[in-house]
Amino acid sequence: MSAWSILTAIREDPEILRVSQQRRGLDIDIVEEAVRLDTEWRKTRTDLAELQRQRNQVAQQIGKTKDKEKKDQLIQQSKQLSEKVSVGEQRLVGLEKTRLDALRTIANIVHESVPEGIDETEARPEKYVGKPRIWKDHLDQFLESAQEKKVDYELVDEQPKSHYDISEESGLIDTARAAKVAGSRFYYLIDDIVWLDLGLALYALDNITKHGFKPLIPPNMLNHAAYSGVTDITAFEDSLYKLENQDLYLIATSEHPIAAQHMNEVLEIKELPLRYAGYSPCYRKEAGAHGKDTKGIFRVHQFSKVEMFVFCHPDESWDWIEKMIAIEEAIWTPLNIPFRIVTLPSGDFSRVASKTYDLELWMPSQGRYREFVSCSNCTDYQSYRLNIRFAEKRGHPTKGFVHTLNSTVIATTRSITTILENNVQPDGRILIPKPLLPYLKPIESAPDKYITPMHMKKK
RNA sequence: GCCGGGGUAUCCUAGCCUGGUAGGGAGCAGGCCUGCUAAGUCUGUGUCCAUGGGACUCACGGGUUCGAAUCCCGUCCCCGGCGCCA
Repeated sequence: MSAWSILTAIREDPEILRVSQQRRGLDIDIVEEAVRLDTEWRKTRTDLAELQRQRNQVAQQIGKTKDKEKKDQLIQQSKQLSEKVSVGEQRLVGLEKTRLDALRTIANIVHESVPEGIDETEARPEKYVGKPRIWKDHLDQFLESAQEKKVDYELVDEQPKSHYDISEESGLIDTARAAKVAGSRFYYLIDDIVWLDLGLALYALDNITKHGFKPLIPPNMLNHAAYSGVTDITAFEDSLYKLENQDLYLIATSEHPIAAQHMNEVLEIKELPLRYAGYSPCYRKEAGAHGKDTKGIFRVHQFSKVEMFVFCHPDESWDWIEKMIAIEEAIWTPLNIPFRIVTLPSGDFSRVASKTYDLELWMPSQGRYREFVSCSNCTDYQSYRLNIRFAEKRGHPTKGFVHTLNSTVIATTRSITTILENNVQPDGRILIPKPLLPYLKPIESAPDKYITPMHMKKK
């Protein structure tokens, strides 16, 4: 009996998978294919075992037989059986691969609480926090996106500046020179912004470790075997940087090395849940995002991020996703930037996840909330692929696959964009969110209350 | 990068030269024994397919062979030494 939910569904109730695939807008026929391949694989497996049994029996007799003639006869028999076995083995290997490919093509089962829909406009708003400043020309689109929810807001007449304009004018972020030496979507962070970047990371790490998450700086590269366990193969071409002539990929998020660290391990029930707070650079090609968020540092090839990750007992993952989004709320609310929490619709989140909440922060210049945090329950999807199981004790029969969850805490550069836009003062200085100040205080050259544009600084 | 040593089940370890059911110990679980505990003793202890059982598993992948933990080739990882290095 397999405890992997997708295999269980294949054998007991494939309809679950058809519905789930349909809700995501993915291929449904693959389910039929997987059922067929699984049945055929099991039959082949059983037939082969019988042949192997016969061969082993004969091979053992050969060892015991002294009589020359009798022995030769047995060897002949064994030869024939061996040939049959090897044919069967080849067939099984082929079948095993196609079966597994089919199974792994099926996306994680969409949770029942996930709303229907294929794009981000169909995300279900769950909660609004803070009072966004809305430019009068953005009001209509804002009210539409709020979907009936009553949200407190402040109407402004003047068009808000984009983070790009603010960073250009302040001289604290240089994307032009970065483009010269590396290309678009790179940046130099300068002076006060460097401290803000580090302050954000420290604030995130400090708070998250208070919730029992163990801080972790992971490898920034993973090999193919580990990477194909944590995510979908198709993500490779689109988003990952690969090192030349080496079996190594730059990580797109610390979620990946954190998840992969327990690959092929059996965890003991008493050590669950395992909670990690990862801090790492993230590298993303952003292929397919041409034309989107091209200016500034909202969408870049490289950024730092603090991430939380949980390995837990399967019975507890649905509690954990609620706890994690609550932690997000507790971390973001004090930063005093308006945000909302949404549940992503069935067709608009990663196939690895069963359900995803996004925390979206207000971007005054765009007149809408944008994704800053993604919080997912991946149930047993990653743990099956990475073979991470749990047992009463190590070495005892396993009871199934653990569940994994992950959530952004703070992605630093993107977070800087919303701080710039929401906190810029009439004189051009940027108010630093209060909770970050203690982390900057010990540093002599760090700003103490406002981030100051270069031209306003005393030399 | 070079030389040497290694990778056996939850852990430790034997077996490898000389191919023929992977042995022992520890831990853990259960049974027996015991007034109780300890000791003793027996059984179990990974994965998969089936429910009479069977197959697979000695880092990974090939090869030789009727038969490979064992012999041959390749790869990865770990340890020690040398070299290089922030």
